[in-house]
Amino acid sequence: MKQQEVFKAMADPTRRAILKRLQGGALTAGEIGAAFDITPASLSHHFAVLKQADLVRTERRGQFIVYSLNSTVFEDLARMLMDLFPSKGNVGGKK
Amino acid sequence: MKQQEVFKAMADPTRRAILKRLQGGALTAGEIGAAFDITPASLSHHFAVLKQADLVRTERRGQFIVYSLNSTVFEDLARMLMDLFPSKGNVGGKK
DNA sequence: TAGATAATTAGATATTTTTCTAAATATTGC
DNA sequence: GCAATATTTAGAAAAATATCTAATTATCTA
Repeated sequence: MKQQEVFKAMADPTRRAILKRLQGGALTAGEIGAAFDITPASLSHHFAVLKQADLVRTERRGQFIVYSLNSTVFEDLARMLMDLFPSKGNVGGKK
Repeated sequence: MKQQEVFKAMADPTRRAILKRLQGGALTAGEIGAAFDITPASLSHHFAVLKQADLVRTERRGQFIVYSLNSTVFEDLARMLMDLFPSKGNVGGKK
């Protein structure tokens, strides 16, 4: 996992909202964008950041581009956080 | 949990390294800073961001200020991530 | 093939963040 | 109280990020 990319991607509220919208299933860029008061160009930038972090997957369907969550990266991130704080049986974190 | 503050705090590699150093137990600002090629002032700024996010706690001990992890926020964050991605029994996420 | 629609890329600007130096505050020990 | 040490705060400069408009690419349909 590209740790830096993932954390950077998660740091923006618009991007977190995008991810939230994708919880219900895949959506086109336009469908996602409809919920935000932002230009398609800016939205596209956010998509690029999310893709860079491998948090979303894309697939062209004709004219549209369909975005969907890549759950495995969320799982990795959650696991990483767990490793980051000390707890019973895990004082120094793992290598 | 102040979601935005926490994610923003985690987005910087220096701050993540600071948190990592605190895994082994509480340290003074100076002890932490020794590992980074950065001025005390910049470091202090990072501490402020981490404190803002409630990821660390501080306690003055004489001349020194001792920093320690606030594990509960890590747990909250991990939980939040878990909620963010869909899985069996959790399709829409919770309110 | 031309026009319409969906989305991205390019380039510019505004905002935010990181970092620095210098000055200020808090505490210790003489 | 004064000098030394630890840390923070203030203010400025540099770097990164988010956003916009305009132009481009890809696809569909008539």
